[in-house]
Parts: sequence; structure tokens; C-alpha cells
Amino acid sequence: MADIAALAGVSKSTVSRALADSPLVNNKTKALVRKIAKEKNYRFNSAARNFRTKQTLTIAVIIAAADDVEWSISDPFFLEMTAAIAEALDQRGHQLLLTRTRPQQAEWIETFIRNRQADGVIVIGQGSIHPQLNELAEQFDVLSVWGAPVEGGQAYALAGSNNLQGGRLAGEHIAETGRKNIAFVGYQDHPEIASRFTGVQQGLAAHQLSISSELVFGSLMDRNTGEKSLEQLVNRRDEYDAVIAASDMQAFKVMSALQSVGVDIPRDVAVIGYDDIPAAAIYHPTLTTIRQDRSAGAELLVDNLLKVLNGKGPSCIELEPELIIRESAR
Amino acid sequence: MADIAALAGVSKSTVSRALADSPLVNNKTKALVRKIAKEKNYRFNSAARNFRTKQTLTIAVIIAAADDVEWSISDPFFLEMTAAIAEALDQRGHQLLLTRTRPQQAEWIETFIRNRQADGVIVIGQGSIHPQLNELAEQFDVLSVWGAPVEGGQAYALAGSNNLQGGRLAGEHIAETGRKNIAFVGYQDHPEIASRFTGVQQGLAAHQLSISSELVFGSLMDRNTGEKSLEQLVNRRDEYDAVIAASDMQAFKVMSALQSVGVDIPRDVAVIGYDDIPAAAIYHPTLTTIRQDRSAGAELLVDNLLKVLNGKGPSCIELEPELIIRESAR
DNA sequence: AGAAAGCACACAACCGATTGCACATGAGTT
DNA sequence: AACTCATGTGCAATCGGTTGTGTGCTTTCT
Repeated sequence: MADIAALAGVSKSTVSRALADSPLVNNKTKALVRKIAKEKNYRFNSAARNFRTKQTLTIAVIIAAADDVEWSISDPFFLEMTAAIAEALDQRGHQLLLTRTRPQQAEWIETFIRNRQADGVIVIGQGSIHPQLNELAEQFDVLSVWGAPVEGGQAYALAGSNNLQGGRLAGEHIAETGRKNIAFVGYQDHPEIASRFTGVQQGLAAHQLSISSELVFGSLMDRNTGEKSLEQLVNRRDEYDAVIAASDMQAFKVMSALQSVGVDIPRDVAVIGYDDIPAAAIYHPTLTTIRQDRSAGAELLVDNLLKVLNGKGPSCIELEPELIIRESAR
Repeated sequence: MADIAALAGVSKSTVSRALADSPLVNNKTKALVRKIAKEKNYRFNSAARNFRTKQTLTIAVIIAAADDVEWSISDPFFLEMTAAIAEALDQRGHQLLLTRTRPQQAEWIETFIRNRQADGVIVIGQGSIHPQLNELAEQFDVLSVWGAPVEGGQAYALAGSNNLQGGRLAGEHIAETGRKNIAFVGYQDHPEIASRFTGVQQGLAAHQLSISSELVFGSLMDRNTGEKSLEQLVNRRDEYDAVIAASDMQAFKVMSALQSVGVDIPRDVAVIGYDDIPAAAIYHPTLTTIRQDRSAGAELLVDNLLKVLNGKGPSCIELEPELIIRESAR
């Protein structure tokens, strides 16, 4: 930058301002400086800039893994959400720092914020760590979370799909296809899943149906109990004619397990997932599911975060999910 | 840091050295400084550190999307590889900056290197952009790529699975199951896929089989021609009794399309994929595939990069792939 | 005992940009 | 003609660590 200044016959400050398009600089000077900078192929040093401005234009993204689920591989939905966030951040001139810190571990956020490695943090998957997130949000206003509203509210910015509505869509649709005995699969202690479950119940209730408590199963993704849940689900296969799963990945597991024992999907058992990951359209049969718009969600997460970083209070927005009817339940 | 220095009754430099565990500092002083730093909950400012040391301990990861394929969503394998790289980097004390720049676009690398946002770059998926990568590697020694060796060598560090061997495993296995008429699906102009194809041919040749040129199809993931390729593949379904796909995602597409027209997998047609993404074990039928060890691959990519950054020449290492026999072809 | 060597620490420069403030110039006003 | 004001530019401090060099003290050796 000093070189550019010398070449242009001006001072460093003028170069800095010219490059930053400051109104303090004469247009002619500005043009000259820029021309020289371009010729000399000048690149600003972002380490220096970050240092001076105390902003990194970088956002840390954490895929929240509960201790009981494997990190990252747990669900392609999270990975794709991450990709969508990368895109949204990029459009707004920010970078994405992907981290594998487990948010349950204390101090994690300090690594990013107090060390000034990132300006803010996006957490994908609120899972069952709401309390920790809330505590952090009260200390640092730098948090944007994908998940579901929690009773009593949350101190962090929240974005998510309307899980209640999503569940309702699934419940109503399955009822409309004439199914009577519905099973549900998923973590009950995740706010998102709990809402979906409630929604499903409401949707079924609208058609005078309900879910028997024996047909409610824990998450198939759970490292410890997943295997057992799946086994039970298969054993009781004569007791239901439809399964509503809390995620597409779980729906796949359900279908695969049932198909292996000769159950025909959807003739014998209909299956509905949640997320609409790309594989849902490829599986055989193709999967009926509730779509969460990842791009819109990502933009929401990012915009929420930027608002929080600008000192505005945390917002809480839900996206309307959409029922995608495919072969597995129609 | 100045505060810590004052509290400890020493100078900033001593604090810095104490925290960095420098041998220049007396152990007692070191302990004292650390104790105070801990008490005061001191966090170093990494912006300042990066600025001064000219290293960021950050590595940019680029998922190389060809122009003809959608970014990121193209294949979960890449996303999972990214997650594995995050883990490997983390273990080595580095951060992962996820970027969506398309490497075809000139200047992309300068953004990261000359701006000092990242120390090095890992490219996942060499695709058909070897020439651009090579040119960049000659300018900057900061590149580590997942892909396959290219005729004439490459100036960048390369890691990948032994695609020739992987193809061979697939070819031999399919021959051993008694299949006679084999179809192949995948981008021929990607070095990785080309090697796999050659391997398949070799594996088949060992059993006096070969692939008819009409049964070689382009990638099903291609935005423009993918649809058409799949259609042709389905139309010619009586001409083959096995399909070897260049990736699991393509194998899923094949199975799904064939199943939709009443083809039984594996009775009528056997299918083999490549990658062994998690969904391969869940699809019905479960997918026989060639596993690429993502963790090992990620570590290789990272170690290669760190070597290059330390001034050692670019290495080129191939991992041995593994045949995973499941229901779709046995 | 005096010199050389070694240890522990302090001083201050430095990294490269940004930015508050001072200053110069020229235009506009009274 | 003197004064105000706006505009454009330069000076120098600053961000918070790291590190080369210098210095005082202690230990060791001849």
C-alpha cells in the first residue's frame, strides 16, 4: 500500500480511502489510485485489516451434534444447510469458518468470539442443547440458531421451519390416504421434533385419528438405542400401516428395514419423512416428505445473525414447510 | 496482555513467551503468568497474532464444482469429505474456511493466499479442472487436491483412492457374480472416473469380458445431459445385466429408475457404486460399492498440504479402496 | 579474582491497514 | 478584502501481539 501511495504521489491514507471508496477522496485521485492498484495487482492484507477493524467478516458455523449422535455424518440435511449458508454468507461478503467444536463443551464460543476469529456464530441443529445456547446468548450477542422456538423464549436469534405446521401437513396427508394406525419415529426431546410430533397429532386429530403410545419410537440415529428402536419397529410391523419419521434419513432406515422383511412400501405401509433431502427423490420408492427450504433458511439464519451483530434484538422466524407428495405415501 | 504483564510484574514480551511456552522464560515465571492469565480469563487476539505472524492457521476448502454440475449438492461424498477434513485440520490445530468460489474463475486463489485469509487450499474434486489447478500450483505452493494422478504429472499435492484398483475390484466382482453384459455410467473426462473405467475394463478382461461401447453412458449428474443419459440407460435395460456407476449417487439414480420400470435389483440387474456414502447401507437393496476411506483421505489431504506449506515438494499418494459387498450385487 | 558464558527478562521495533485530527487550498459570502 | 466554509489530503497514532537485540545478574571456569 505504501508502494501504491508512492507511485500515485499521495499518502497511504489517501490510498486506503480511495480503495474503500470513501467520499473524502477526489474522484480523479480515486481513479488514479485504483488504476495503479490494479496494475500492480495489489491485494489488501486482510489479517491487517481484521486486526485494525476488529471484524473478520467471518462467521463460524457449528453443526451441533448431541453427544449421542455421530458428528456431521448424522444427517446430510445439516451438511446441505451448511452449503446453503456458505452461499448466503458469500453473497453478503462474509466467510464461513466450519468448526467441529461440540457446543456442549463450555468455552467453545469464546474461541471464536473473544479470540476474534469470527464475528458471529451460526448453530445448525438446536438439538437438546437449548439451555447452553441460551446461556451463551446472554453473554454474547452473536448467536443465530436453526431450530424451533422453546417454551419461555430464547435469548438467541432463531430460524426454523414451522415444525408444528409441518407435522400437521404430514398427519393430515397420511389420514387422507386412508391410513389408520400411525407410527412415529424421532427424538422427543429435541424441540424441533417435539413440535413435529405435536403437529402430527393435531393433523391426525382433525381426522379423528390418534397415535397409540406403543407406536412412538425413539430416534433411529441414536448411537445407543437406535438399533433397538428399529428392531422394535420392525417387530411390530403388523400394528401400523404408516410411519411418520422425524427426518428423511430415518424414513430411509424405516423403509429399508421394512423392505428387507418383505413389507411393500407404500402398499403395506406408507412412509413420510421430513427435510426433503435430495436423496428423497431418488430412493425407491421416492419419499413423500415435508420440505424445508434450505436456501431460504440459510438466508434467514444469516440475516438474523447480521441483525443481532448490528445490535438489534434476536428475532424468531419460522418458514412455512411444504408437503411433497411422492410414491411412499399418496 | 499488557494487563497480565502488569499484574505479573513482568513485560509484555515475557508474557507472550510464557504463554507460548518459550524456553527463554523461567519456569516459575511461566507458571505465574499462566496462572494470572487463566484467572483473568485472558484470550489472545488471533487477528493480531495472524497479522504479526503472517499465518492464519486456516485452510480454505473448495468443493470444486464443474460448471455443468450444481455446486455442493452434487454429491454428499464431497460434503462428508469436507467434514472429515474439518476433523483432521482441527486435530492439527488448524481451522477450515469453507468457500464456494468456483475454482474455474481466475484469481480465486489469490483471494485466500495473497489476502492472507488462509495459509493453504484444499480442493475436493479435481473434476476436469486439472489445467487450472496446475497453473495455480506453479505460482503458489499451497495446493492439495483430492483426485487422481494425471498423465504428465501435477504440480500440486495429490491424494485420492486408487481408482484403477477400485474399478478393477468392481469389474472383477461383477464378473464373478456371473454377469455378462455390463454397463458403465460416469463422466469420462474426469481423471478419477476415467481411471475407474479403465480399472473396470481390466477387471472384466481378467474374466474374458468387456464393455460394449453402447453401454457406456455419460454422467447422470450432468445438468444438461444427465436426464437423457438416464433415459437411454432405462430404454436399453434388456441389453445389460449389471451396471457399474462412477459414484453411489449415480448408482441410486440407476436403481431408482430401473426399479420404477419393474426391474428387480439385483435379480435382473446388479448395481455397483463407488464411494460408500452412508446412504449406501440404507438404500433398498443395500448397495454394493467401492469404499473410499474418507477419514484417511482427509488426513492425507491435510498432511500433504502441511508438507507443501513447509516447502517440501508436492506428493502424490493413493489410498487402497475396498470392495463392500451388499445386496445390490453379490 | 577476573573473565567468559549463560540465563532471564525488558525494550522497542514491527506487521499493514484504518481513522481522527490538522492543515492547505480554493470557492463563496458579506 | 477579510472571512467562512467545504473539500481534499497528509500526519501520526493505533490495533495487540511477536521477536531481535540489549542488559543485568549469576554461575562457572582458569
